[in-house]
Amino acid sequence: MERQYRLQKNKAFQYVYHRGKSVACRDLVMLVAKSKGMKVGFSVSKKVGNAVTRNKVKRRLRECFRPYLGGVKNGLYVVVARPSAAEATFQSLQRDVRYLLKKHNVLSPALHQDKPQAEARQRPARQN
RNA sequence: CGAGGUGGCAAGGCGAUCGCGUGCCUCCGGGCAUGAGGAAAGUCCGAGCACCAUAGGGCAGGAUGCCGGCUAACGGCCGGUGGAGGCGACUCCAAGGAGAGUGCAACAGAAAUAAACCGCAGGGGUUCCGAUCCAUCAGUCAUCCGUCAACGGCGGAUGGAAAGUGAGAGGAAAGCCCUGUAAGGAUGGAAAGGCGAGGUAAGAGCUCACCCGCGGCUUGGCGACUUGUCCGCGCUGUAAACCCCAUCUGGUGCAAGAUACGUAUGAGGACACAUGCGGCUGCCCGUCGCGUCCCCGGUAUCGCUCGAGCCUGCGCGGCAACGCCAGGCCUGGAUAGAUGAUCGACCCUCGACAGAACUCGGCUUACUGUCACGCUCGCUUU
RNA sequence: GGCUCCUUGGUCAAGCGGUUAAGACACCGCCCUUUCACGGCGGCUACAGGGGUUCGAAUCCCCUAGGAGUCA
Repeated sequence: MERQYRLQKNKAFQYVYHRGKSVACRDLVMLVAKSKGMKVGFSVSKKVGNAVTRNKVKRRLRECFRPYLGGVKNGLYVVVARPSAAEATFQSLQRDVRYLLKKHNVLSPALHQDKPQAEARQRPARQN
Protein backbone atom coordinates (compact mmCIF):
# COMPACT_ATOMS: atom_id res chain seq x y z
CA MET A 1 0.00 0.00 0.00
CA GLU A 2 1.55 3.20 -1.06
CA ARG A 3 2.41 5.98 1.30
CA GLN A 4 -0.06 8.51 -0.08
CA TYR A 5 -2.96 6.33 1.08
CA ARG A 6 -1.70 5.96 4.64
CA LEU A 7 -3.10 7.67 7.66
CA GLN A 8 -0.03 8.79 9.54
CA LYS A 9 -0.30 11.36 12.26
CA ASN A 10 -1.59 10.71 15.72
CA LYS A 11 -3.85 13.76 15.42
CA ALA A 12 -5.48 12.31 12.36
CA PHE A 13 -6.27 9.15 14.31
CA GLN A 14 -7.72 11.24 17.13
CA TYR A 15 -9.90 13.09 14.58
CA VAL A 16 -11.27 9.85 13.22
CA TYR A 17 -11.95 8.48 16.72
CA HIS A 18 -13.94 11.64 17.54
CA ARG A 19 -15.81 12.27 14.31
CA GLY A 20 -15.95 8.89 12.61
CA LYS A 21 -18.71 6.33 12.64
CA SER A 22 -17.84 2.88 13.91
CA VAL A 23 -18.89 -0.61 12.87
CA ALA A 24 -17.53 -3.78 14.39
CA CYS A 25 -17.43 -7.52 14.20
CA ARG A 26 -15.73 -10.17 16.37
CA ASP A 27 -12.14 -9.52 15.30
CA LEU A 28 -12.18 -5.98 13.93
CA VAL A 29 -13.54 -2.48 14.41
CA MET A 30 -13.75 -0.06 11.48
CA LEU A 31 -14.12 3.69 11.82
CA VAL A 32 -14.87 5.98 8.88
CA ALA A 33 -14.79 9.79 8.75
CA LYS A 34 -15.73 11.87 5.71
CA SER A 35 -12.89 13.57 3.88
CA LYS A 36 -11.83 14.59 0.41
CA GLY A 37 -8.63 12.54 0.59
CA MET A 38 -8.36 8.78 0.74
CA LYS A 39 -6.36 7.54 3.75
CA VAL A 40 -6.34 4.29 5.72
CA GLY A 41 -4.78 3.60 9.09
CA PHE A 42 -4.40 0.42 11.10
CA SER A 43 -4.32 0.26 14.88
CA VAL A 44 -3.07 -2.87 16.59
CA SER A 45 -2.60 -2.53 20.32
CA LYS A 46 -0.25 -4.42 22.59
CA LYS A 47 -3.15 -6.52 23.82
CA VAL A 48 -3.11 -8.36 20.50
CA GLY A 49 0.30 -9.89 21.14
CA ASN A 50 4.01 -9.34 20.86
CA ALA A 51 5.71 -7.39 18.09
CA VAL A 52 5.76 -10.34 15.68
CA THR A 53 2.05 -11.07 15.86
CA ARG A 54 1.15 -7.39 15.75
CA ASN A 55 3.18 -6.92 12.59
CA LYS A 56 1.60 -9.99 11.07
CA VAL A 57 -1.92 -8.75 11.77
CA LYS A 58 -1.10 -5.34 10.32
CA ARG A 59 0.34 -6.84 7.14
CA ARG A 60 -2.66 -9.05 6.66
CA LEU A 61 -5.08 -6.17 7.18
CA ARG A 62 -3.17 -4.03 4.71
CA GLU A 63 -3.30 -6.84 2.17
CA CYS A 64 -7.05 -7.27 2.79
CA PHE A 65 -7.78 -3.61 2.30
CA ARG A 66 -5.58 -3.11 -0.79
CA PRO A 67 -8.04 -4.36 -3.46
CA TYR A 68 -10.70 -1.87 -2.32
CA LEU A 69 -8.50 1.23 -2.62
CA GLY A 70 -9.98 2.35 -5.93
CA GLY A 71 -13.44 1.05 -5.22
CA VAL A 72 -14.65 2.81 -2.08
CA LYS A 73 -15.73 6.35 -1.33
CA ASN A 74 -13.03 8.79 -0.29
CA GLY A 75 -12.61 9.26 3.47
CA LEU A 76 -10.44 8.54 6.49
CA TYR A 77 -10.54 4.88 7.49
CA VAL A 78 -9.18 3.36 10.68
CA VAL A 79 -9.18 -0.38 11.21
CA VAL A 80 -8.67 -1.52 14.79
CA ALA A 81 -7.72 -5.10 15.52
CA ARG A 82 -9.15 -6.79 18.54
CA PRO A 83 -7.09 -9.37 20.50
CA SER A 84 -8.92 -12.24 18.81
CA ALA A 85 -7.58 -11.09 15.44
CA ALA A 86 -4.25 -12.72 16.28
CA GLU A 87 -5.82 -16.18 15.87
CA ALA A 88 -7.89 -15.32 12.78
CA THR A 89 -6.86 -16.66 9.39
CA PHE A 90 -6.26 -14.47 6.36
CA GLN A 91 -9.48 -15.62 4.71
CA SER A 92 -11.62 -14.75 7.70
CA LEU A 93 -10.03 -11.30 7.91
CA GLN A 94 -10.80 -10.81 4.21
CA ARG A 95 -14.45 -11.66 4.80
CA ASP A 96 -14.61 -9.34 7.81
CA VAL A 97 -13.16 -6.36 5.91
CA ARG A 98 -15.63 -6.83 3.07
CA TYR A 99 -18.52 -7.19 5.55
CA LEU A 100 -17.55 -4.03 7.41
CA LEU A 101 -17.15 -1.99 4.22
CA LYS A 102 -20.55 -3.18 3.09
CA LYS A 103 -22.08 -2.21 6.41
CA HIS A 104 -20.60 1.27 6.09
CA ASN A 105 -22.20 1.41 2.65
CA VAL A 106 -19.10 2.89 1.05
CA LEU A 107 -18.54 0.35 -1.70
CA SER A 108 -19.00 1.81 -5.17
CA PRO A 109 -21.87 0.32 -7.19
CA ALA A 110 -19.59 -1.70 -9.47
CA LEU A 111 -18.04 -3.50 -6.55
CA HIS A 112 -21.18 -3.71 -4.47
CA GLN A 113 -22.50 -6.76 -6.21
CA ASP A 114 -19.42 -8.53 -7.51
CA LYS A 115 -16.18 -9.58 -5.98
CA PRO A 116 -13.43 -6.99 -6.03
CA GLN A 117 -11.10 -7.09 -8.97
CA ALA A 118 -8.01 -8.24 -7.14
CA GLU A 119 -9.86 -11.06 -5.51
CA ALA A 120 -11.44 -12.02 -8.80
CA ARG A 121 -8.02 -12.20 -10.29
CA GLN A 122 -6.89 -14.57 -7.61
CA ARG A 123 -9.89 -16.84 -7.90
CA PRO A 124 -8.76 -19.01 -10.78
CA ALA A 125 -5.33 -19.47 -9.24
CA ARG A 126 -6.86 -20.73 -6.02
CA GLN A 127 -9.07 -23.14 -7.84
CA ASN A 128 -6.01 -24.67 -9.47
C1' C B 1 23.13 -49.90 24.04
C1' G B 2 21.84 -46.53 28.02
C1' A B 3 22.90 -42.24 31.08
C1' G B 4 25.70 -37.94 31.05
C1' G B 5 29.82 -33.91 29.86
C1' U B 6 31.96 -30.30 26.62
C1' G B 7 32.26 -27.64 22.11
C1' G B 8 30.31 -26.21 17.37
C1' C B 9 26.65 -25.46 13.31
C1' A B 10 21.80 -24.19 11.30
C1' A B 11 17.42 -21.31 12.09
C1' G B 12 13.42 -24.20 6.18
C1' G B 13 15.17 -23.49 1.03
C1' C B 14 13.33 -23.29 -4.51
C1' G B 15 9.89 -21.55 -8.44
C1' A B 16 5.38 -18.57 -10.01
C1' U B 17 1.64 -14.23 -9.47
C1' C B 18 0.27 -9.73 -6.83
C1' G B 19 2.18 -6.14 -3.08
C1' C B 20 5.88 -2.99 0.41
C1' G B 21 10.84 0.01 2.20
C1' U B 22 15.59 1.92 0.40
C1' G B 23 19.40 2.93 -3.40
C1' C B 24 20.66 3.53 -8.62
C1' C B 25 19.11 4.09 -13.69
C1' U B 26 15.07 5.89 -16.68
C1' C B 27 12.61 6.58 -23.12
C1' C B 28 8.54 8.36 -16.77
C1' G B 29 5.54 2.96 -18.77
C1' G B 30 8.97 1.04 -15.60
C1' G B 31 13.68 -1.73 -14.89
C1' C B 32 17.80 -3.53 -11.83
C1' A B 33 19.90 -4.36 -7.01
C1' U B 34 18.98 -5.03 -2.00
C1' G B 35 16.03 -5.63 2.56
C1' A B 36 15.52 -8.35 10.43
C1' G B 37 18.02 -11.89 14.82
C1' G B 38 20.85 -15.47 17.64
C1' A B 39 18.73 -13.74 20.73
C1' A B 40 16.74 -7.88 17.01
C1' A B 41 14.00 -9.34 23.63
C1' G B 42 14.93 -7.86 28.97
C1' U B 43 17.25 -2.86 29.58
C1' C B 44 21.30 -5.61 33.72
C1' C B 45 26.42 -3.46 32.71
C1' G B 46 30.28 -0.97 29.59
C1' A B 47 31.48 2.55 25.64
C1' G B 48 30.98 5.86 21.29
C1' C B 49 28.09 10.28 20.06
C1' A B 50 25.19 14.89 21.50
C1' C B 51 23.91 18.82 24.89
C1' C B 52 24.44 20.87 29.75
C1' A B 53 30.36 25.83 31.59
C1' U B 54 35.84 24.39 29.76
C1' A B 55 33.21 19.10 32.65
C1' G B 56 35.20 22.63 37.75
C1' G B 57 36.52 21.76 43.72
C1' G B 58 34.81 19.40 48.47
C1' C B 59 31.37 16.24 51.09
C1' A B 60 27.65 12.81 50.44
C1' G B 61 25.99 8.96 47.18
C1' G B 62 26.71 4.79 43.68
C1' A B 63 29.41 0.57 41.55
C1' U B 64 33.11 -3.20 41.71
C1' G B 65 35.98 -6.64 45.07
C1' C B 66 41.11 -13.93 44.93
C1' C B 67 45.56 -13.28 41.22
C1' G B 68 47.66 -12.31 36.32
C1' G B 69 46.43 -11.04 31.45
C1' C B 70 43.05 -9.32 27.17
C1' U B 71 40.06 -5.14 25.75
C1' A B 72 38.21 1.43 23.58
C1' A B 73 35.79 0.05 28.16
C1' C B 74 33.19 -3.31 31.39
C1' G B 75 30.07 -6.14 36.57
C1' G B 76 32.71 -9.06 30.13
C1' C B 77 36.37 -12.77 28.24
C1' C B 78 40.90 -16.02 28.82
C1' G B 79 44.44 -18.54 31.96
C1' G B 80 45.54 -19.69 36.99
C1' U B 81 44.65 -19.93 42.78
C1' G B 82 41.38 -21.27 46.75
C1' G B 83 36.62 -23.32 48.12
C1' A B 84 32.01 -26.25 47.05
C1' G B 85 29.40 -30.26 44.26
C1' G B 86 29.82 -34.86 41.33
C1' C B 87 31.97 -42.15 41.13
C1' G B 88 33.73 -39.39 36.84
C1' A B 89 34.07 -36.33 32.27
C1' C B 90 33.34 -31.70 34.35
C1' U B 91 30.55 -27.78 36.60
C1' C B 92 29.58 -23.75 40.03
C1' C B 93 31.29 -19.54 43.43
C1' A B 94 29.57 -10.90 44.91
C1' A B 95 35.84 -15.37 46.76
C1' G B 96 39.00 -8.18 50.23
C1' G B 97 38.79 -7.00 55.76
C1' A B 98 35.19 -9.97 61.70
C1' G B 99 43.36 -9.34 64.47
C1' A B 100 39.86 -0.77 63.67
C1' G B 101 35.04 0.12 65.73
C1' U B 102 29.45 -0.30 66.28
C1' G B 103 25.08 -3.31 65.89
C1' C B 104 22.42 -8.06 65.82
C1' A B 105 22.21 -13.50 67.34
C1' A B 106 14.61 -14.77 68.35
C1' C B 107 13.26 -19.62 70.74
C1' A B 108 15.84 -23.18 73.51
C1' G B 109 19.72 -23.58 77.04
C1' A B 110 23.20 -23.16 83.44
C1' A B 111 25.58 -19.98 80.10
C1' A B 112 25.53 -16.56 73.53
C1' U B 113 30.78 -13.54 73.04
C1' A B 114 31.45 -13.67 77.89
C1' A B 115 30.64 -17.36 83.03
C1' A B 116 29.81 -19.82 87.00
C1' C B 117 23.49 -22.10 87.83
C1' C B 118 24.09 -27.39 88.89
C1' G B 119 28.15 -30.42 89.52
C1' C B 120 33.31 -31.89 91.21
C1' A B 121 37.10 -30.85 95.03
C1' G B 122 39.50 -28.45 99.57
C1' G B 123 38.59 -25.61 103.99
C1' G B 124 35.35 -23.33 107.80
C1' G B 125 31.29 -23.35 111.05
C1' U B 126 26.23 -25.87 112.70
C1' U B 127 23.15 -30.14 114.12
C1' C B 128 22.64 -35.45 115.10
C1' C B 129 24.88 -40.33 116.38
C1' G B 130 28.98 -41.75 119.08
C1' A B 131 33.40 -46.27 121.41
C1' U B 132 35.94 -43.94 125.40
C1' C B 133 37.46 -40.30 129.33
C1' C B 134 36.21 -36.37 133.42
C1' A B 135 32.24 -35.22 136.69
C1' U B 136 27.55 -36.83 138.67
C1' C B 137 21.73 -39.10 142.88
C1' A B 138 19.81 -37.51 138.23
C1' G B 139 21.84 -35.14 133.52
C1' U B 140 15.72 -33.91 130.43
C1' C B 141 11.39 -31.10 128.35
C1' A B 142 8.26 -26.68 127.12
C1' U B 143 7.42 -21.29 126.44
C1' C B 144 9.33 -16.32 125.90
C1' C B 145 13.32 -12.68 125.03
C1' G B 146 18.11 -11.48 122.92
C1' U B 147 21.85 -12.77 119.29
C1' C B 148 24.21 -14.89 114.65
C1' A B 149 23.51 -14.71 107.46
C1' A B 150 20.79 -19.08 109.31
C1' C B 151 13.32 -23.45 109.84
C1' G B 152 19.26 -24.60 113.59
C1' G B 153 22.55 -23.32 117.49
C1' C B 154 24.24 -20.19 121.57
C1' G B 155 23.06 -16.92 125.96
C1' G B 156 19.37 -15.47 129.48
C1' A B 157 14.53 -15.73 131.86
C1' U B 158 10.12 -18.49 133.34
C1' G B 159 7.60 -23.11 134.19
C1' G B 160 7.29 -28.60 134.91
C1' A B 161 9.59 -30.04 142.74
C1' A B 162 14.76 -27.44 143.03
C1' A B 163 19.77 -26.57 141.35
C1' G B 164 23.46 -26.99 137.61
C1' U B 165 25.52 -28.37 132.95
C1' G B 166 31.90 -31.33 130.19
C1' A B 167 35.64 -33.44 126.65
C1' G B 168 35.57 -36.53 122.43
C1' A B 169 38.78 -40.35 117.78
C1' G B 170 35.36 -41.32 114.15
C1' G B 171 30.72 -41.47 111.35
C1' A B 172 25.99 -39.71 109.15
C1' A B 173 22.49 -36.32 107.13
C1' A B 174 20.84 -31.78 105.45
C1' G B 175 21.50 -26.82 104.60
C1' C B 176 25.15 -22.38 104.95
C1' C B 177 29.85 -19.59 104.06
C1' C B 178 34.79 -19.10 101.71
C1' U B 179 38.08 -20.93 97.99
C1' G B 180 39.64 -23.83 93.61
C1' U B 181 37.94 -25.75 88.86
C1' A B 182 35.95 -25.52 83.79
C1' A B 183 36.35 -32.58 82.85
C1' G B 184 30.49 -33.40 82.72
C1' G B 185 25.30 -31.00 82.22
C1' A B 186 19.16 -32.88 77.71
C1' U B 187 19.71 -26.83 74.22
C1' G B 188 21.45 -24.57 69.88
C1' G B 189 23.50 -22.81 63.45
C1' A B 190 27.43 -21.70 66.94
C1' A B 191 29.43 -23.63 73.83
C1' A B 192 35.71 -21.26 74.48
C1' G B 193 40.58 -26.09 69.47
C1' G B 194 39.70 -32.12 68.80
C1' C B 195 41.20 -36.95 70.67
C1' G B 196 44.33 -40.01 73.78
C1' A B 197 47.94 -40.29 77.75
C1' G B 198 50.28 -38.07 81.91
C1' G B 199 49.11 -35.03 85.88
C1' U B 200 45.86 -33.36 90.13
C1' A B 201 42.35 -32.49 96.18
C1' A B 202 39.23 -31.99 91.90
C1' G B 203 40.55 -30.23 87.33
C1' A B 204 42.51 -27.52 83.29
C1' G B 205 47.20 -26.98 76.57
C1' C B 206 48.93 -27.47 82.87
C1' U B 207 52.50 -31.08 80.12
C1' C B 208 53.29 -34.58 75.95
C1' A B 209 52.13 -37.35 71.10
C1' C B 210 49.00 -36.93 66.72
C1' C B 211 45.56 -33.82 64.16
C1' C B 212 42.89 -28.85 62.96
C1' G B 213 43.15 -23.54 62.49
C1' C B 214 45.62 -18.55 62.74
C1' G B 215 50.09 -15.60 62.71
C1' G B 216 55.60 -15.29 62.08
C1' C B 217 59.87 -17.18 59.53
C1' U B 218 60.94 -20.07 55.25
C1' U B 219 60.76 -22.95 49.78
C1' G B 220 58.73 -22.10 44.86
C1' G B 221 55.81 -18.49 42.07
C1' C B 222 55.18 -11.72 38.72
C1' G B 223 50.95 -12.81 41.99
C1' A B 224 46.54 -15.16 44.30
C1' C B 225 48.77 -19.03 46.75
C1' U B 226 51.99 -22.88 48.18
C1' U B 227 56.25 -26.05 50.73
C1' G B 228 58.59 -26.80 55.22
C1' U B 229 59.38 -25.41 60.29
C1' C B 230 57.20 -26.03 65.26
C1' C B 231 58.92 -20.18 66.66
C1' G B 232 54.32 -17.98 68.89
C1' C B 233 49.02 -18.34 69.55
C1' G B 234 43.78 -20.90 70.15
C1' C B 235 40.74 -15.82 68.13
C1' U B 236 32.00 -17.58 67.59
C1' G B 237 28.96 -16.15 63.34
C1' U B 238 27.14 -12.15 60.37
C1' A B 239 29.96 -6.96 56.10
C1' A B 240 23.92 -9.62 49.78
C1' A B 241 23.88 -5.15 58.69
C1' C B 242 26.39 -0.25 59.42
C1' C B 243 31.28 0.08 58.31
C1' C B 244 36.90 -0.07 56.92
C1' C B 245 40.38 -0.64 52.78
C1' A B 246 41.50 -0.51 47.42
C1' U B 247 39.88 0.90 42.46
C1' C B 248 36.35 3.47 39.37
C1' U B 249 32.53 7.17 39.01
C1' G B 250 29.76 14.88 36.78
C1' G B 251 24.47 14.82 34.85
C1' U B 252 20.99 13.83 31.06
C1' G B 253 19.90 10.82 27.15
C1' C B 254 18.82 10.51 19.67
C1' A B 255 11.85 12.08 22.45
C1' A B 256 20.05 13.89 22.98
C1' G B 257 20.73 17.71 19.75
C1' A B 258 21.43 20.77 14.97
C1' U B 259 19.52 23.46 10.62
C1' A B 260 15.72 25.75 7.41
C1' C B 261 10.83 27.94 6.60
C1' G B 262 6.87 30.43 9.81
C1' U B 263 9.75 33.91 13.06
C1' A B 264 9.40 33.89 18.61
C1' U B 265 13.08 34.92 25.39
C1' G B 266 5.75 33.40 21.34
C1' A B 267 -0.10 33.79 22.55
C1' G B 268 -3.48 33.08 26.95
C1' G B 269 -4.23 32.44 32.34
C1' A B 270 -2.48 32.45 37.56
C1' C B 271 1.09 33.98 41.17
C1' A B 272 5.32 36.76 42.84
C1' C B 273 8.79 41.16 43.40
C1' A B 274 15.71 40.13 44.24
C1' U B 275 19.26 38.39 51.56
C1' G B 276 14.93 35.98 45.52
C1' C B 277 14.35 32.21 41.62
C1' G B 278 16.28 28.83 38.04
C1' G B 279 20.30 25.70 35.24
C1' C B 280 25.00 23.00 35.91
C1' U B 281 23.72 16.46 40.83
C1' G B 282 21.64 15.51 46.58
C1' C B 283 24.26 19.52 49.71
C1' C B 284 28.13 23.40 50.11
C1' C B 285 31.40 26.33 47.11
C1' G B 286 32.05 28.24 42.43
C1' U B 287 29.80 29.79 37.99
C1' C B 288 26.03 31.15 34.33
C1' G B 289 21.22 33.20 33.42
C1' C B 290 17.21 36.55 35.03
C1' G B 291 10.63 36.53 36.83
C1' U B 292 8.13 31.60 38.11
C1' C B 293 4.10 28.08 37.31
C1' C B 294 -0.10 25.98 34.25
C1' C B 295 -1.75 25.27 29.34
C1' C B 296 -1.23 25.64 23.83
C1' G B 297 2.73 25.81 20.24
C1' G B 298 3.38 23.74 12.75
C1' U B 299 6.32 21.27 8.88
C1' A B 300 10.66 19.53 6.55
C1' U B 301 15.79 18.11 6.51
C1' C B 302 20.05 16.44 9.15
C1' G B 303 21.63 13.30 13.25
C1' C B 304 21.12 7.90 10.29
C1' U B 305 24.66 4.33 9.06
C1' C B 306 31.74 2.58 6.60
C1' G B 307 31.80 0.70 11.68
C1' A B 308 36.53 -0.46 18.16
C1' G B 309 32.71 -3.40 10.64
C1' C B 310 32.57 -8.38 8.11
C1' C B 311 35.05 -12.56 5.42
C1' U B 312 39.53 -15.35 4.07
C1' G B 313 44.70 -17.17 5.43
C1' C B 314 45.68 -24.18 8.55
C1' G B 315 49.98 -16.55 7.84
C1' C B 316 53.04 -14.55 12.44
C1' G B 317 53.19 -13.86 18.17
C1' G B 318 50.55 -15.95 22.47
C1' C B 319 48.55 -22.07 26.51
C1' A B 320 44.24 -18.88 25.60
C1' A B 321 41.18 -14.48 25.46
C1' C B 322 43.39 -11.49 21.87
C1' G B 323 46.88 -8.74 18.97
C1' C B 324 49.67 -7.90 14.32
C1' C B 325 50.13 -8.53 8.94
C1' A B 326 48.22 -9.40 3.91
C1' G B 327 44.07 -9.80 0.54
C1' G B 328 38.94 -9.16 -0.41
C1' C B 329 33.82 -7.10 0.62
C1' C B 330 29.92 -2.98 1.42
C1' U B 331 25.97 -5.98 4.05
C1' G B 332 18.57 -2.55 6.58
C1' G B 333 18.01 2.68 7.64
C1' A B 334 12.18 2.94 8.27
C1' U B 335 9.33 7.35 10.95
C1' A B 336 1.81 4.73 12.41
C1' G B 337 7.14 2.34 11.09
C1' A B 338 9.14 -1.93 5.15
C1' U B 339 9.38 -9.39 4.31
C1' G B 340 2.84 -10.53 3.42
C1' A B 341 -1.07 -13.35 0.58
C1' U B 342 -2.00 -17.51 -2.76
C1' C B 343 -0.27 -21.88 -5.47
C1' G B 344 3.35 -26.06 -6.57
C1' A B 345 6.44 -30.04 -5.11
C1' C B 346 10.78 -31.10 -1.63
C1' C B 347 12.99 -32.04 3.89
C1' C B 348 8.33 -35.20 5.99
C1' U B 349 8.80 -32.75 13.07
C1' C B 350 4.33 -28.48 8.71
C1' G B 351 9.12 -25.47 11.49
C1' A B 352 10.30 -23.25 18.20
C1' C B 353 11.64 -18.54 20.55
C1' A B 354 10.76 -14.41 18.26
C1' G B 355 10.71 -8.19 14.45
C1' A B 356 16.11 -3.39 13.95
C1' A B 357 14.15 2.20 15.67
C1' C B 358 21.21 6.27 17.14
C1' U B 359 25.26 2.62 16.98
C1' C B 360 28.63 -0.94 18.95
C1' G B 361 30.98 -4.66 23.05
C1' G B 362 29.05 -8.01 26.68
C1' C B 363 25.60 -10.32 30.27
C1' U B 364 20.87 -12.50 31.26
C1' U B 365 16.43 -14.74 29.83
C1' A B 366 13.16 -17.54 25.92
C1' C B 367 13.59 -21.65 22.38
C1' U B 368 13.86 -25.87 17.86
C1' G B 369 16.90 -29.21 15.31
C1' U B 370 21.54 -31.33 14.46
C1' C B 371 26.80 -32.68 14.46
C1' A B 372 31.61 -33.78 16.59
C1' C B 373 34.76 -35.55 20.60
C1' G B 374 42.02 -39.59 20.75
C1' C B 375 35.34 -36.85 26.78
C1' U B 376 33.13 -39.70 31.35
C1' C B 377 30.23 -43.59 33.88
C1' G B 378 27.32 -48.18 33.68
C1' C B 379 25.63 -52.73 31.24
C1' U B 380 26.09 -56.52 27.40
C1' U B 381 28.96 -59.22 23.69
C1' U B 382 33.72 -60.62 21.63
C1' G C 1 12.49 3.95 22.04
C1' G C 2 14.54 5.89 26.91
C1' C C 3 13.82 6.52 32.21
C1' U C 4 11.38 5.58 37.13
C1' C C 5 8.53 2.54 40.27
C1' C C 6 5.23 -1.36 42.27
C1' U C 7 3.46 -6.71 43.23
C1' U C 8 1.10 -9.48 50.82
C1' G C 9 -6.35 -13.46 51.57
C1' G C 10 -11.99 -12.01 47.10
C1' U C 11 -10.83 -6.17 47.88
C1' C C 12 -8.11 -2.25 50.55
C1' A C 13 -3.95 -2.63 53.09
C1' A C 14 0.21 -2.86 58.08
C1' G C 15 4.63 -5.40 58.86
C1' C C 16 12.99 -3.41 62.68
C1' G C 17 15.83 -10.39 59.52
C1' G C 18 13.19 -14.11 64.75
C1' U C 19 5.84 -16.60 67.73
C1' U C 20 1.07 -19.62 64.40
C1' A C 21 2.24 -12.78 59.12
C1' A C 22 -1.53 -7.48 62.04
C1' G C 23 -6.18 -4.95 60.76
C1' A C 24 -10.65 -3.37 58.02
C1' C C 25 -14.42 -4.64 54.44
C1' A C 26 -16.32 -9.01 52.02
C1' C C 27 -17.73 -14.39 52.46
C1' C C 28 -19.42 -18.75 55.55
C1' G C 29 -21.51 -20.73 60.26
C1' C C 30 -23.78 -19.81 65.10
C1' C C 31 -26.21 -16.33 68.60
C1' C C 32 -29.55 -12.04 68.98
C1' U C 33 -34.62 -10.66 66.31
C1' U C 34 -41.33 -12.72 64.49
C1' U C 35 -37.93 -11.54 60.07
C1' C C 36 -34.14 -8.25 57.87
C1' A C 37 -30.48 -4.74 59.30
C1' C C 38 -27.20 -3.39 63.39
C1' G C 39 -24.47 -5.96 67.08
C1' G C 40 -21.72 -10.35 69.39
C1' C C 41 -18.81 -15.01 68.80
C1' G C 42 -16.16 -18.32 65.69
C1' G C 43 -14.16 -19.75 60.96
C1' C C 44 -12.09 -19.31 55.90
C1' U C 45 -8.41 -17.55 52.64
C1' A C 46 -2.17 -14.50 51.26
C1' C C 47 3.87 -12.83 51.02
C1' A C 48 3.99 -12.83 42.00
C1' G C 49 7.66 -17.11 40.41
C1' G C 50 12.77 -19.11 40.70
C1' G C 51 17.72 -18.97 42.69
C1' G C 52 21.34 -17.03 46.37
C1' U C 53 23.29 -14.68 51.36
C1' U C 54 22.05 -16.03 56.52
C1' C C 55 21.29 -20.50 61.96
C1' G C 56 16.74 -18.19 60.13
C1' A C 57 14.04 -14.18 54.39
C1' A C 58 7.44 -11.31 53.26
C1' U C 59 11.83 -8.23 54.59
C1' C C 60 18.68 -8.31 51.99
C1' C C 61 20.87 -9.49 46.74
C1' C C 62 20.23 -11.46 41.54
C1' C C 63 17.12 -13.24 37.45
C1' U C 64 12.22 -13.83 35.34
C1' A C 65 6.94 -12.66 34.88
C1' G C 66 3.02 -9.25 35.39
C1' G C 67 1.32 -4.19 36.19
C1' A C 68 1.70 1.17 36.64
C1' G C 69 3.81 6.11 35.87
C1' U C 70 6.74 9.54 33.04
C1' C C 71 9.54 11.97 28.77
C1' A C 72 7.35 14.56 22.25
